[in-house]
Amino acid sequence: MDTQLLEVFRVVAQYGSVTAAARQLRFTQSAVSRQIAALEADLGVRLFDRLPRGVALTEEGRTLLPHAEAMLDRLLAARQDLDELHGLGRGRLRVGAFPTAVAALVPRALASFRIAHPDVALSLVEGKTPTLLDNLTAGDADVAVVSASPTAPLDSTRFDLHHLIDERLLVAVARDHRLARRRRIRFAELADDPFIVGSATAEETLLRASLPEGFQPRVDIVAADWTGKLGCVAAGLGVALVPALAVRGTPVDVTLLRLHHEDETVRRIFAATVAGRSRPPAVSRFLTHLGHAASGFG
Amino acid sequence: MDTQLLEVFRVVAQYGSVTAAARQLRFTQSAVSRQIAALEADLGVRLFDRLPRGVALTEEGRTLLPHAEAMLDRLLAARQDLDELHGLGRGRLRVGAFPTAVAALVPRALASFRIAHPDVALSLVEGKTPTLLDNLTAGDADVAVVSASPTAPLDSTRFDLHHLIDERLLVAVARDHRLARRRRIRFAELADDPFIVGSATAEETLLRASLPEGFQPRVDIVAADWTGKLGCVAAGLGVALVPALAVRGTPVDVTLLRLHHEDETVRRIFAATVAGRSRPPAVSRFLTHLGHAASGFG
DNA sequence: CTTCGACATGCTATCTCCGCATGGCAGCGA
DNA sequence: TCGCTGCCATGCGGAGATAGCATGTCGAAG
Repeated sequence: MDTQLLEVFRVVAQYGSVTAAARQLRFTQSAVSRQIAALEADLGVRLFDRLPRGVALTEEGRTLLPHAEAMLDRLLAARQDLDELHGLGRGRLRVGAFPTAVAALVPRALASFRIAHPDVALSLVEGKTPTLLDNLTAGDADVAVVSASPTAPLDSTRFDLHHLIDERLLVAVARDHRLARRRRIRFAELADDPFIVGSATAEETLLRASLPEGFQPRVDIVAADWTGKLGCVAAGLGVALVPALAVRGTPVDVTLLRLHHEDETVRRIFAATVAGRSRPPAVSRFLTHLGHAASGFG
Repeated sequence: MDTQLLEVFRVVAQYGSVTAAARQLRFTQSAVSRQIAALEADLGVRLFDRLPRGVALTEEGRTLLPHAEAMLDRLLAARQDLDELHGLGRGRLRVGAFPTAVAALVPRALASFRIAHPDVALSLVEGKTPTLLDNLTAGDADVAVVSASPTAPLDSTRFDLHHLIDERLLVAVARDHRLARRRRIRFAELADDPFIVGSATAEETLLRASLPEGFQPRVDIVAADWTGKLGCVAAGLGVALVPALAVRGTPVDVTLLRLHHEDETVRRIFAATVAGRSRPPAVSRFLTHLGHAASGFG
């Protein structure tokens, strides 16, 4: 039996609702529904009564709950004991990351890391890639999530680079935009569309660097953050470039298009550590969490 | 994390050997090796030192072991608590089965049932299908594993039938037999081969009934049980019909051949209970164990 | 009576995991 | 010293499991 079933069971019991538990667990409702069904089938008992508004523990469910909690607690205790052996008990982990990664990728990795290693002190600093690398060298950060562009490759002699994911740049257009049904588009087709750009941040500069040589988008509107940009796009005010990683849930009134292969630029995203420097256990472990989080964006 | 990983870990730790644990768990060595690797990867520690002769727990492994045992014990306790609620605590289960099923299928199901419900008193009776069904009706058995042949269909109005598996009849030939490399053969091709048959049991009669109309095998040798039959086959004394279910581990010097589609007869194997009679929890649960055991013979 | 909220389920793509076969490594005996 | 053996690791292919999406069903509220 997978302990994940027990975790799901515990959360559903806590909320009294499959849907609420699914939100909490970052699953779909159907997945949680199936997991409960699988657990019931495995144990051969009905754990919840299905009510019009949610679910309620049966007698069997109430019997199982303390056992499930005991097993999950024991699993956590086991992980912590092993962490102690490896110096993960009271360590610290200082992460640096560029803005797009802070939107979803890094928080997700930090969240799962925090569950696995609750006693490690965490800190997160947002910054541009060069700054992050300087911090790394200076010993002010343990690991940095950075992006490499063809124009600014990373110095692999000074840093150990762990490739996490290749991030595409997407074009956000309104749902009823003339190109919204296309699978891939070219920059040239957008020559007449107003581009909505973010504030004059380093991140935004990077985006503009992704445009092809000689392409001059008409820039009309300046929005502060991704949400605002997408809002403007949805309202039909123009189109915008967004990194795929910045998009967690797509607003229903915006369509994200991939660029034609020739125009498509992928940023390679790495986790960097200082080469040759001994790596604390917490850092090594966080790298695996980053890897898992990144795979969720495939 | 799957609790199976913990179970595997526990057994490997107990035996100090991946291979021995695999035998005990009825897995292949490679499966156990992978499970240990998966557990180590999940926890991020090395649990065993690999020695020339087996494996030995590391400090981390010794740390994990009590946690693993506690979790597994708690899981067992949870199942037992739920069983109590359902009257599975101190029940009894009387199983009847025809001889081939007693060779492997039913014992396997009983074994897993016994682990899940250790306090249920078990009994097993071997017999022919008609006798088993009579016992069932008379209330002398709770469930019967029976086979249906086209000539003797089961009475589905008096019994609830749960289809378990379709069993093929295989032809055992010596490894160097002229037909040993063929995928499928016909009865007619065996006209000149001595057939080794079992004693004059009902089971054996069933086998002969599987031969096509008018086919008269040359019968030379009579062996007492499956093992003896296969031994004779291995020695090149002749060929033999064996039900697929009777074969657990094939002797290396015997090749089992499937019959050509036209000659192939499949016995449908069912678990039968008396229709309309209220079914004790232990019986319902045993049916699922039978189902799982049967799926292992796919 | 319609609508809405909540859980269940058919379908499909993907992933995982097992068994098989093979490879590598360490000891042992000739 | 060289094969031989026992043991664990791993590439590969197929079968089973699982998540997401979309849809169905049921009961309550308006």
